[in-house]
Amino acid sequence: MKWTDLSENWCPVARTLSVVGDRWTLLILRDCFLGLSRFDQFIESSGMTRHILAERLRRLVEAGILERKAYSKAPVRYDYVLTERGQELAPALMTLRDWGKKNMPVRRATSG
Amino acid sequence: MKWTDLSENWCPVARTLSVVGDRWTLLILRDCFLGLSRFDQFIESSGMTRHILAERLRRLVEAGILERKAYSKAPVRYDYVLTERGQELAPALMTLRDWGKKNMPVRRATSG
DNA sequence: CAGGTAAGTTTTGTTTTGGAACTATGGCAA
DNA sequence: TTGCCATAGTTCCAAAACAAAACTTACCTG
Repeated sequence: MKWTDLSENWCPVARTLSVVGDRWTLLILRDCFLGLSRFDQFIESSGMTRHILAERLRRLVEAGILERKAYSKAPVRYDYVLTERGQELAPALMTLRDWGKKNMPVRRATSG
Repeated sequence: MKWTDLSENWCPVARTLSVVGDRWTLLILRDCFLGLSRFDQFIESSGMTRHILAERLRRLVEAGILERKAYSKAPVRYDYVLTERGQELAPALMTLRDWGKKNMPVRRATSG
């Protein structure tokens, strides 16, 4: 079974994951909530490849979670901004953040 | 960059995703919250392959999110149950569920 | 014309995944 | 004591996804 098939699943968690349930998509959205909006900003911030980023942005725009807006023509350049539907993912990002803060502390070189 | 490298990321969202940020893991956890606990139950419920399920369960146990408990020896059989750390993912699952309910309604064959 | 920027696309080789078959251990029952 | 069933995986192979790096397009600057 392909994960995109989950979009019609009976379970709303599964349907949500059919859009954002991969390795990088939620990281892009995190960046959006942090105020980033451009291709190269996402690249620098997240560490994913251009290839994958382009694909994920396309999916997110298709899903109505991001909107692609030209902020300059000649040369044409784009911003990716959260739609209202995208904004509504904020609580999900926050619960994931809280869990990570509590349960995935950053190991640091402690003592010798 | 590999996604498992995210476990040491400065961002707690990224660290969380290094454990649960793939196509299937959160679906396994959903099943756990629904009361399922056995290999073949997960298979039937989620539609993922045995191959992937085995791999994900291993990761989840390693991450301390699930615990593998023998419920029978001779023949030895296992239950996978949420640890406390795993239980704490409930709010995340709920926010994803809520978003899906609102923003990913199931299309049904409407009208003729 | 050379170099720089932004937003991608293409190419190539490696990993992960999907799907199906196979293995291991033991119960049960004919 | 052989055959069938159940649970919990593992193995194999082909297909898809991914990583890394180079290339492309469109324009601007010097």
